[in-house]
Amino acid sequence: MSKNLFLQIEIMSLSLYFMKTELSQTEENYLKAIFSISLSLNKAVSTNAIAEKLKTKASSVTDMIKKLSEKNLVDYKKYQGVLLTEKGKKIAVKIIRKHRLWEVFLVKYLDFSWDEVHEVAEQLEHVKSTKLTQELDRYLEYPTHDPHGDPIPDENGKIAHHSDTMLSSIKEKQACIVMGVKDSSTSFLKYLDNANIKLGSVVNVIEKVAFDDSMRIEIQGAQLSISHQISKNLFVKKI
Amino acid sequence: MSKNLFLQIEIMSLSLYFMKTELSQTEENYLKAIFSISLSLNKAVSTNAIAEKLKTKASSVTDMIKKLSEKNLVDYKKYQGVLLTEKGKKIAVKIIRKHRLWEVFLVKYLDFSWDEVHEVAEQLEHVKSTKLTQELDRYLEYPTHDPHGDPIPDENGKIAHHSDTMLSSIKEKQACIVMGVKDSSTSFLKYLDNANIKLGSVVNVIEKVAFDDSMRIEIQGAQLSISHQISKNLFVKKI
DNA sequence: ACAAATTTTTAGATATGTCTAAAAATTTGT
DNA sequence: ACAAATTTTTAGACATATCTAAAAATTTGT
Ligand SMILES: [Mn+2]
Ligand SMILES: [Mn+2]
Ligand SMILES: [Mn+2]
Ligand SMILES: [Mn+2]
Repeated sequence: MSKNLFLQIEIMSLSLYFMKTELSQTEENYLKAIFSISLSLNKAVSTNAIAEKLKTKASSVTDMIKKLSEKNLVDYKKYQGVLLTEKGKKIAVKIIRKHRLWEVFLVKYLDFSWDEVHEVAEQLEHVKSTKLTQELDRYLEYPTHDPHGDPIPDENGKIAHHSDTMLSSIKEKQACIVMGVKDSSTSFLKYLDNANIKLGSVVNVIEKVAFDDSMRIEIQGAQLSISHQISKNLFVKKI
Repeated sequence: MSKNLFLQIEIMSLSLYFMKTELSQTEENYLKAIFSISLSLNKAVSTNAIAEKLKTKASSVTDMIKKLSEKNLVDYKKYQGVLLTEKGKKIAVKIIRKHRLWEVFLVKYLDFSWDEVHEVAEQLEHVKSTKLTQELDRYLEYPTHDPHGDPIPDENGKIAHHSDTMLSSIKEKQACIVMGVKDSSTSFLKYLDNANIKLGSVVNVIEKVAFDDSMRIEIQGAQLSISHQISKNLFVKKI
């Protein structure tokens, strides 16, 4: 009886030790979603927020959260939302790293434009191979930012701090450089292409209209008027 | 009643027209397996052969075959095995094309060796994006063969005919060039690396031993003896 | 404080893909 | 030709991931 118990414990430890750590694409997407919601939030992530982000139902989220909690990837208390554990955070950052490296690859070498890369990167980010990620990073010459200006975590998971000034907060007569986009929707990116606004563009704020928070800016000699909706989605750095 | 029937038929046609054509990775792997077994066979592919290739059970294969048959990707008659339809064949070839293009990419740009690429290509081949495949092809400068010497189907699904002479069938005193490997297992590829046998290597058959079908060959000035197991897995072209 | 609104969880279904065991059909050997 | 061996299919489970509807818990508003 006692011998049997020891045997059982030994088997449990062994299965823990050899536990398959490979996650499904779905599990990876949940971790990524929780991570990205956490970034703009200093409390536990709600079931509904995850459901909305992943375009699924709250009930499905509850199920998955339980599974991730079992695997020690999230801390979860019923009705209290979730937070990633260190283990969960590490995995989320790895996937984000892969996503952004692939986006750089697609733009740099395969003639994709910045509004075409996301969908494909969503698939590529789940390919499992440490060597692949490392070599891709080397091949791309260790890029620090993706085509949307988002920082690429390094091999150890360290992420450069993202510029957090929005164009909307820049004062009249002040100049700045476009560092990134907050919204990566095709429609926004195509609007920017059209307005000739790119990463690195120098923008001069000519005039701010208090009534609707729109602003008139000057970019490469040309002047144009942009709505608040646009200016609050552009990360910039003051010059 | 009759009006209702018409409505129903209309809905059916519509759902056929808009039917999601995206296949799961599993479905794609079945098509690829059936295709590759068909190549070395001029009759219908057996349930067991597929099961063995995919390391699954015959009963699972029967289930999947029914599903693929529903989708008109295979012709299937109970107990008679399956054959790909034109539609099924096209999809299989597309996946093989992607697999081999990715293998070229990994070797050419990411410092993978020919024994490391297969596992990763098995994942990459399922990424869905026509543009990705086209641009990758262009970027690689339209390669015709993968790192194992296998032909890469072109955009229209056309495949160059594979060299079908094996080194084992070459006569004494005859020289030939290594064109491909029949077996792509790590152990075989590593053996070849060790023996300094690569695609393009010029091989001179010095002597054939009738007893065990081994042969002594000369390659880059060095002589070595290789077993029948080796020589019958090397595609060559007589000089 | 407590009723109403909202969020979250549970219960029960469905769809995909897998498995084992048993039944059915086909092929093989004499 | 027909019994035995082999192959294939069916039946019934199970695991993952999803959904709807209803129940339970929490939060909000007065
Ligand atoms: Mn993206
Ligand atoms: Mn991005
Ligand atoms: Mn391969
Ligand atoms: Mn290959």
